[in-house]
Amino acid sequence: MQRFTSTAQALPLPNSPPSLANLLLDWYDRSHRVLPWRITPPMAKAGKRPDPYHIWLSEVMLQQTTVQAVKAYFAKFLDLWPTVGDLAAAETEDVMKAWAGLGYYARARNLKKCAEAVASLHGGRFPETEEGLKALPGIGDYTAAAIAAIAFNRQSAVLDGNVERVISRLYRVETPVPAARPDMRRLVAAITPADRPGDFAQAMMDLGATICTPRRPVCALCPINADCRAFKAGDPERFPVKLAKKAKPVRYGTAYVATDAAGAVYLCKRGDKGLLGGMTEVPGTDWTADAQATPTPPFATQTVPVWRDCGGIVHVFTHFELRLAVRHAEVARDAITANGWWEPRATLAAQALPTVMKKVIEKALPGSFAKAS
DNA sequence: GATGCGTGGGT
DNA sequence: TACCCAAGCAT
Repeated sequence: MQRFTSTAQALPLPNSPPSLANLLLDWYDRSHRVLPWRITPPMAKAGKRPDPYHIWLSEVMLQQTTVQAVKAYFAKFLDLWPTVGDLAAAETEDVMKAWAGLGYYARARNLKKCAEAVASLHGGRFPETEEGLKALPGIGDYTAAAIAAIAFNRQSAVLDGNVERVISRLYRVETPVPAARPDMRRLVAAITPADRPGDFAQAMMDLGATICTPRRPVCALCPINADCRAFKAGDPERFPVKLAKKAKPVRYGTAYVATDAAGAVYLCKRGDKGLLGGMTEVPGTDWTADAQATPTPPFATQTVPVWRDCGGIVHVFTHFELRLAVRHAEVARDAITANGWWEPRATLAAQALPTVMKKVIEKALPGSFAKAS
């Protein structure tokens, strides 16, 4: 079972070359990325640890999300809720509003639940072990290991998409992901040092993000290229091996943007589960595979509005493409019978509207979300 | 183990 | 353009 580990775990001998971990840590000291939730390597080496709340918040935001997208949200959340206790005491609706646009909204719901658990069950302090962390909502294998390593300097095996790429190339792992993950986790564990495990984890991720990239990796600048089997074989881009993906189906629907005489927009709240759970939307039909279905508004009106055809929007979700026809009408304020509310135009942008719904409203009412230039 | 779950940027 | 990809988790 441990057949991959023999080369990586050779004990340092008096004249042996620097270990893979040391090469990587030296590179990290020189070339680490500067990120808002991090402390610098010299501070870390001096024993200072980053704020576990900051590490947890950033790690959850970074799940399947780019650093670039996360930075502004991270700053906004710290501004609104400086401590985990503040977040625990917040209104869930306000958390959803602050998260709107970042995607994967179950993360926001679990973020709030996790903050509540930390505040009530753990006295406002995060557990320091992988096991304790993983028991919390929204924290899985990766995030538990990352927080344990980075915030608490535990020697945990941190395996994310970046590390998978580095490891799969280092050892030329032919098994496709995700089936190869248990093996890769053992490989990471075998090269994770007892000294500076948090910096080692961040170094592996920085290497994957800046050198060992998915396409056109910059192997010439890699501090561990001498140990890399894929580099020596000349085929790093072949790894990690992945299975073919399924085709993305298309779904169709119609969205109704109703405004009152003052320009307020009629909004509804989606249920807490499933797609866009807990987020706000305009009323609309179901989203189905039938492009020709005759649309019917999902609400009753006292008089039949004349819906103006505003054209359509396309939005691509993870597992399907959505094509929505957008319609607009002015409707008497008390004429709609549905479970929603009238939101003034001035406060639309602050609602918990996912990007697809901002596109819909922007299509019907151009300028609703115009950004200050 | 497979599936559901957002969004924006890059090529 | 039509893909691919990004610090995964829950069920």
